[in-house]
Amino acid sequence: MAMRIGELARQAGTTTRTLRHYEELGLLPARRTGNGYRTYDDGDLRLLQQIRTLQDFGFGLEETRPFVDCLRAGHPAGDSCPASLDVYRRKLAELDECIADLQRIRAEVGSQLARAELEAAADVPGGPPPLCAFAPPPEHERETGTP
Amino acid sequence: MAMRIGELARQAGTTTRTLRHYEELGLLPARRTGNGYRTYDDGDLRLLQQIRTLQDFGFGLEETRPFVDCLRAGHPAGDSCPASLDVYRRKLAELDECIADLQRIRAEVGSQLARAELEAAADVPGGPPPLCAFAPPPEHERETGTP
DNA sequence: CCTGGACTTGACGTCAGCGTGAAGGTTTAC
DNA sequence: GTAAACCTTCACGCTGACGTCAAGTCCAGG
Repeated sequence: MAMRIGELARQAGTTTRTLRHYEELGLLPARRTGNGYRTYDDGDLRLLQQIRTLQDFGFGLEETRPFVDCLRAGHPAGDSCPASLDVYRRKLAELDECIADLQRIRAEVGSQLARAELEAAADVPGGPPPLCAFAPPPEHERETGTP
Repeated sequence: MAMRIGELARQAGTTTRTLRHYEELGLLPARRTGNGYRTYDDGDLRLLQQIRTLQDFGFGLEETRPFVDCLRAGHPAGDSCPASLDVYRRKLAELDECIADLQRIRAEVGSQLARAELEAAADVPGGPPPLCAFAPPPEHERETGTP
């Protein structure tokens, strides 16, 4: 099923600009017709779907290359090759690290917010009434031990 | 304790370029001496430390502005103002969303890897017909992993 | 006086993944 | 026959937070 760039873009839910960009990177080269138009087939559509799927997982374009090469080499799936599996594994490690970082940060920001809200409640008596029965009075510094 | 840009950069563990950048943004304006040199004091160091701390948490520079303004307004801490608390809360929501996304992606990539490893193990000994390896998700919505 | 280090402004480069136009050629539909 | 719709190649723009020159200024030590 030969098609031109616009048709492939539609079928893959992307844009012609994106396809030209992939070609610039050598990721998805196109054959040309006599008039210079790019022409693609169903195989290219599969390659492109592979790329887009991986991108949705947050893979960079360079990281999709082993999968694309694997498919082009005739393998049944983009992840049928060891190089692709390595990318999966590296990405998993990266994701785990990233998630751990974000969770640590979330905890820190959360505690900063909690502290700052407490201090605001303590410093501004006119606003929300103290939740704690022994909340500090506004003008005198008084330490209230948590009961 | 008046100091010039190099000294402030050293004390904050950053670079002069960064400080000039902050000034361009109006985030950390500097006084000038007669010869045109930037001059800073300990208050500026505190502002800068506030910025760097928030940056370590993944806040964008614009998001640090309320904190800096708050400190400059004379408040005891950068997060003593409602605007800063709002930034905290928005960032928490953003972090939660991002963490959830990454966890979902981690699970998907993990299962893809497991499946691909199984298929590789199955394909080497014998030759059972491969399933359709990739069922691309219907929507193409993308976002960056870490801020 | 001269050298070297710290300082100044200005402006372009980096990374990723395209978006957005300009200026023009080709094909298709009516 | 002509206008719409498609295609082509440049080539700059965008986001963020700076890095990296380049060319010139200022000041202290020897």
